[in-house]
Amino acid sequence: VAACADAVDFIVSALELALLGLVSQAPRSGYDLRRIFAHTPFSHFSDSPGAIYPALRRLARKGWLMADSAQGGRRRRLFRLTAAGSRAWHARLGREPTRDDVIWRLDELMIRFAFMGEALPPGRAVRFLAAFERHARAHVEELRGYYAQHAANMSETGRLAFESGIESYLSRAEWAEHARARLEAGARGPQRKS
Amino acid sequence: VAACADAVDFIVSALELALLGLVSQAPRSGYDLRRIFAHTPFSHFSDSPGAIYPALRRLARKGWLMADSAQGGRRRRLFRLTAAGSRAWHARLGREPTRDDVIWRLDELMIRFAFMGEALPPGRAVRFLAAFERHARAHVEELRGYYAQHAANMSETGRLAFESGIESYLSRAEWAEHARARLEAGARGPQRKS
DNA sequence: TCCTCCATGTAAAAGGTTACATGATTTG
DNA sequence: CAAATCATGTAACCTTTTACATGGAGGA
Repeated sequence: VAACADAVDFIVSALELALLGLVSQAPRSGYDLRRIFAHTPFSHFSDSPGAIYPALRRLARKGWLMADSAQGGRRRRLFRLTAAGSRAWHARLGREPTRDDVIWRLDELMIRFAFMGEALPPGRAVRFLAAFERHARAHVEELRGYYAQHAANMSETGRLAFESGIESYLSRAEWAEHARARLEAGARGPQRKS
Repeated sequence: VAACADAVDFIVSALELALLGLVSQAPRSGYDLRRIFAHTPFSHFSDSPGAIYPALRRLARKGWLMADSAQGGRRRRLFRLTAAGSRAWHARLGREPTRDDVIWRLDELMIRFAFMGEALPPGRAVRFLAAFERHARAHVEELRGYYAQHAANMSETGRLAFESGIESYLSRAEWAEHARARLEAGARGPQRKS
């Protein structure tokens, strides 16, 4: 029953996932998190308080985050992971990407991967990239098949837009291949030194 | 005042934009549109009726779409563009991509571009791509600058994830460059034949 | 007749955006 | 003291998701 509850609770948005990851690095306040989203060129999340504070409350209600109300100085609620939150976070990080993840939830995958190095043994990131690359290349082939059949009915800009989609998956696949090579080299290389 | 109302009404979601584009090609029913989203490997829209039918109603309420209730056979409501809808659609297609479009609304840009060839003179697509490439390359430089300053504080997978983001913008920029060349060659080439 | 697909929708809930509200604390 | 910034939130609105409801047409 507990395992089942865990599984159901797995459904979290990409924003919640990013919040979990950032809080897992260090205790942070809602304002800290807003600033990170606002001043970091990445993670296409908005710094809107109307998204972040409710998301933090949801995660707290789930029992994954707890808020330390800091006493000294300014009023500040520092969030940190609970044991259950840490478990859920690691379990989510550890899942291998599925085909649907690669096609529809790329943001989430990249968040998971970005935090993976800090939280999981290096072999997991390698496995992650292998699955990622496999699904991405498979999707490229699907898209090419569709294109071969339908390109004739498309306008020139339609074809170009479609090609751009294909190339973007291809570029991700190639990134995954090269990233995996780098991780594997990093794991072996430094130890062999001297 | 009328111009102002037009400008305000410009705010449409990517889904609504895709619907406008598809309806501009040919009169289509809600079911047709759902099927296109369901059976096309592209355009990351869901075929959920709860999204499409309300969106069509919104566009109809705005006066951009009208529904012909087809008489013969099955009950079918075929939507087509009104004159105002066609004007709004062309105006939206014609806008040059901004920096924020490239960073945060890439889906929308690709939809606009895909339909651009059917609706606008070829020069517009070339201008679109030039602006797109310029903003994408500028963003790549911004990201590289950030990376140079912050890579030291990132984990290895964090760095790799960041690089993947940079490469994805770079790949889009290169696509735009090559697509523009192809459009320009296509515009000149065939006419010079013989 | 029954079942399956065609075709259109609604209802409830969740998530995000925008804009506004509220104080406390530095800084000039 | 005034202004800016820190920090937390709420309210209204919109869109999307999920699931359900409805009914006609055509074939077995």
